[in-house]
Amino acid sequence: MNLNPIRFKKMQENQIMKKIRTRFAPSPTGYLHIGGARTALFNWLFTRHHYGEFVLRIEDTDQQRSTEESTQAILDAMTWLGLNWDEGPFFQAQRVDLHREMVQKLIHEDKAYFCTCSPEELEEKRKQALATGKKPKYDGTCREKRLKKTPGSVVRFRSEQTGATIVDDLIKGKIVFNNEELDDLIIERGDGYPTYNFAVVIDDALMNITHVIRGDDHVNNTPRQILLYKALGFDVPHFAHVPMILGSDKTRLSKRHGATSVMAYKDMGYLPEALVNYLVRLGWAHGDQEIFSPEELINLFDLDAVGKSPAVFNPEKLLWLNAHYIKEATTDRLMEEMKPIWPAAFDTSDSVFTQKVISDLQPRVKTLRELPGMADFYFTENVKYDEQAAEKFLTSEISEYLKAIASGIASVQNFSKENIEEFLKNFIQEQNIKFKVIAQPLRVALTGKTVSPGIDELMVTLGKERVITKISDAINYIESRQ
RNA sequence: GGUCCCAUCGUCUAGUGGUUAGGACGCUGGCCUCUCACGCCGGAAACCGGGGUUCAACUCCCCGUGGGACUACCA
Repeated sequence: MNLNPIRFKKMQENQIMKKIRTRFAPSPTGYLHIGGARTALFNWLFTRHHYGEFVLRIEDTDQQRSTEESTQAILDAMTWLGLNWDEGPFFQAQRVDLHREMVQKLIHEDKAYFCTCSPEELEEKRKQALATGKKPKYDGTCREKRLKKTPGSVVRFRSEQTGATIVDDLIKGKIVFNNEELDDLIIERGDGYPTYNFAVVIDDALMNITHVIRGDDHVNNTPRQILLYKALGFDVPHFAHVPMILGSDKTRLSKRHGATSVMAYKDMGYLPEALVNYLVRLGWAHGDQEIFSPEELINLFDLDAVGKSPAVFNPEKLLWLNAHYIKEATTDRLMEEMKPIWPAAFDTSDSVFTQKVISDLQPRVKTLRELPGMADFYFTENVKYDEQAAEKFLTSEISEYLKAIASGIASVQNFSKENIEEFLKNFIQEQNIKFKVIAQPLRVALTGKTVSPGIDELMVTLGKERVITKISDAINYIESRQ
């Protein structure tokens, strides 16, 4: 990769100053979705751009909802997208001793306390507060009770109630929160597990994360987290909150807007570079440029160019990008990608032939999944004619031409595009007809359809034997219909 | 309800205190042509509203309006 001067400077800076460290911290409660993928991508690009270190941490403290399958699915999706990590995956659940230690520290310093309010009570109070138009925040019932630990009791953080906490966000700018808005959040649950807001702080601090890049939905958590950093005596990292990705109805992207799983796009025949390119342009731009290679992205990406407003997910543009990358891809690459997609009925063992099929169809498909449907005639002995197409083009008048072509083409030496063109040119001259007269009939004879790659391309790919057989089949078909 | 965030074509976005407000997807007219796709050329399409500040605001400020997020012993 060639280094531009700006990046060289950044590399030097990073060696002198504190090394940039970022993390992606998904919770394994499902597949990796589009929004998470973009967050991961931004983290990854930022880190690579700055020669930092990218940590993967699985936030599995919710024992009820976390699964190993989800963890694996997330890892697979990251790998598919090419987002490699330098450390991890770490599992938050395996670090609870650390978290509990920190809880003890806070209790010991009287910065946290035990609370015995039941979830039901709290829920009731919340409802009432909401009904009377008040803030539904914890009312501090147990704050000054100096309770001892009892079964099922939780630990709450004694949050600052005066003053303000400022989040100096790298994307959104300064955000001021009055501390009176914040309540005493639970840091350790009744089951002894830390809550998210506590565990992230501990882990990010202990893992020396310098830049927390995450979804917009966390901005309101940030002031409480900053207070926790301070209470624990940790350095507060930089925060960057990337705007949400919305569905077409401008609400948070979810299943009802269509596929949201990264791997679902793989299954639908998308190339990872298309998804990456699409995702990076949601909230980030570099002038008018639309197409970026990963190397370019690493060179160009930085947080200061990330926009503040949420973006609507547009499947059409993703599809366009996918078509672009399919067109650009080498046939070797596509051969690999197509392996799990080809129907069993297609004999794709002749790789030279299959490769030609792919290159014929490459500019005509938007997803890999569309390919088999367009390729059936290449792999099928007996062409199945589209009824209307046959009706219109496989007529008895055309039959004589087809016969002449079949016999004439047999003598074409070196069945190349040029020679086929030459033959067809001579043929229409001899017959004194326009190419149009025989083009569609030939196409239907060879493919069964009215839409296909060019006649010459088709013939080259199919090879002389198949071409003659298919034309003969068409002649027989015409005669059998009379 | 409260807190916080956001606001340029339908969508993703570029952009500057003075521009014919640019590009891309999609839509659309045409060219190419054996069909389709690709490609190429063209078109329609936007600065949320109201106040300021200023010689001048789409751009800066305020207020509305609209949208979104959060408001859990989820993350």
